[in-house]
Amino acid sequence: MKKVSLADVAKSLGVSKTLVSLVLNDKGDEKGISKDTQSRVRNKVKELNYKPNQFARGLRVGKSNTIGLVVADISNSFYAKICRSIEDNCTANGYNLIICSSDENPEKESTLIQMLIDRQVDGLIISTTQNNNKDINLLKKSNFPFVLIDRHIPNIESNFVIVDNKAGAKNAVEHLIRLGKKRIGHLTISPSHLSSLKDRTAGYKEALKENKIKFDDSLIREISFENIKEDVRSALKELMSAPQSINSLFVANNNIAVACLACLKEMNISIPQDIALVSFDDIDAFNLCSPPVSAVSQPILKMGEQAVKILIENIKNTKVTEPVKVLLPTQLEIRQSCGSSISDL
Amino acid sequence: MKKVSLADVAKSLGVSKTLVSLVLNDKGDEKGISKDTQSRVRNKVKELNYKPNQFARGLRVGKSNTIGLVVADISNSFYAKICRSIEDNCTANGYNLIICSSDENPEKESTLIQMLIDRQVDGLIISTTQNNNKDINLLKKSNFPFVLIDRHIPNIESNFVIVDNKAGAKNAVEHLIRLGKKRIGHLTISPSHLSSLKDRTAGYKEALKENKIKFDDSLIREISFENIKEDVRSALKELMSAPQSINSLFVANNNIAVACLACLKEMNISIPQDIALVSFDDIDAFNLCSPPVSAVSQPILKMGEQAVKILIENIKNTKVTEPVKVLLPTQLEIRQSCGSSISDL
DNA sequence: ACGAAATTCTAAACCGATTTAGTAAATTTG
DNA sequence: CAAATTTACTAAATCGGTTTAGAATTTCGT
Repeated sequence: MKKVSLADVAKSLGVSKTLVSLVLNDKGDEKGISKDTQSRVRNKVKELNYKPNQFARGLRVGKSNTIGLVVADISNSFYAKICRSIEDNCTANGYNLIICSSDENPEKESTLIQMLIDRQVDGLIISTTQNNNKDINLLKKSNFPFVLIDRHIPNIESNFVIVDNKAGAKNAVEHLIRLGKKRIGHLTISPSHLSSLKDRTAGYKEALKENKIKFDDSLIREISFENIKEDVRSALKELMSAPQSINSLFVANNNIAVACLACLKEMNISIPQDIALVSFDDIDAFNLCSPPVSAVSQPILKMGEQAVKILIENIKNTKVTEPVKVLLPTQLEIRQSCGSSISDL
Repeated sequence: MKKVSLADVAKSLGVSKTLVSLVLNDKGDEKGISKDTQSRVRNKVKELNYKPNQFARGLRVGKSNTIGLVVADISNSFYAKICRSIEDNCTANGYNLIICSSDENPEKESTLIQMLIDRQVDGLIISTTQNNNKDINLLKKSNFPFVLIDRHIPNIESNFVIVDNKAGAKNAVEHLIRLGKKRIGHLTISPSHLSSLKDRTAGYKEALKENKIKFDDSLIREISFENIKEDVRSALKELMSAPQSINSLFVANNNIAVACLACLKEMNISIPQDIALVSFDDIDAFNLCSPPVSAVSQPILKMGEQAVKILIENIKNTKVTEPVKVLLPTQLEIRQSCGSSISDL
């Protein structure tokens, strides 16, 4: 029942370990092992069901063929889909994937990154929640292969794969404006220092500006990640009852949107009659709601694909290269939560 | 810039590798290393930022402190939550987690299991989609630590953590019956050989029987996993237009429910007026729908917790023990998709 | 004060692969 | 036909830990 080792294979063929190892690593031709011997080795390997010990291999070559992924929360629909895409692309390239959730907690993220490195992952894909950039800077300095996804850090040169958050947000807000809305509220979420959120708010402002709608700072509210439901409730209460109450809302992610849907229902405010709603992040649930919620959808499959591709290239190419920066376009999915939209089609 | 090794620590302290290793593995007291030396070692380790090489350690002790998880699809909300719970429990116990999606494809599952074992995981948690039980039997024979989750295999004695699918389904159908429904349709999904699905259908049948409602085989339809939307559409068309059309529906999982919601909307059939709907699996989206969908919710956190606990015990206890079988209760979340429910509260 | 026991530590083997440096035999070359 | 080259293969070092077996020194009991 004991595991078959390279030595077992070699002994049963009457050859050296070296020879077997060379054949299995496809260096047989290069090193002048005869075709005949090569096939004898391969047959015996199959016969004995030999599988190389990854510890021994890793110890010698220093590679684990494993990638680490750090996201905010794998049970969140958006990240679950990202994970799936990354998983598929890893598997296709012979890599394993270890997934960790940081809960948007910078210290936890820091611990996880360190833990993954200690566990000998060959590279990291990170949706970072850092504000001090300490760990990312460290990774960069030590030349450890990594790719940021979903969020990047503007003042650090690094690989990243993100979407054009500003353009996406602008497009969503313009959609509201085209439907005649002028009092447009905006709910974002803390930690709001994240590039993705900043860019979305910037897109909101730019849309207003270009359409000559006076910008009113009091219409922007920041929800805290730890207390979404309560914060949304009070924000909506205020925004809806102000002297000039809002008639439309652009929210920065699916978490906020979900909370809004629940609160608006409680408050008996109907969408889109009383308030139009458009969200960033498109999740399945938006299609099932009544009315279905319009949202900015992200090219999740492509994001995962690009991130893995860039990372693996980085892992294989040890020489330092220019960071690869990918900015993917979003798409506005127009449904019924903003009112009549026929004019948009 | 090179990595610090155990030998480096030992040399800089003028002691042997053995001593450092013993201290770091908390065998210092046991092996009679003086307190003073122990703290000198620990200080130096911190000073040099020494991290043990996991390959070397794994090679010697034969453990990776990594667990493999195989689910149908990590981007499905139910499994994403299960994964998260398992992740948290692994992390808390010093284990890493490699997650893989089988897409309900038995061959892919088989490949993944083999791959994870080749990668030296210490144990497996599997939501199996197998019908021949080949791999599970193999795991059992070779005494490899594993726990089945969500689905078990009735004729194989093994650890498992599942919910009481039959009772949950029965409870859901009885809810419909209590509301006066008698023509109750049931949509299940292929591969329907899975224990979870079989048990749900059994619960449906038992509820009918105990309430003396004639069982009509034509009201049960099997949807195929690869073609959910189309299959649901045609099943609903038939069930709703039959001479004695159905007035309520119990569906076996969230995938089918989501498809039903979409189709019913398309067909302009309203819930609960035209048809009452109750689903197995409770997902966030059910709360956001109009009307919110009643569903059988599973104790996901507890499932993950139990599975990890049992697995780790199995990994640490090499001697063969009796399989641990956990059957957890479900809870019916009553919302508005079955009509007035005040009488139920 | 002498042998036994306890205390504190270490040299070397080992895990199982990859890789370096090289050898023996066969073939080619001048 | 001897020297040079090519072909086909191998012994041993190596990666960085853990573990076994045992050594050197100190303390203890009588």
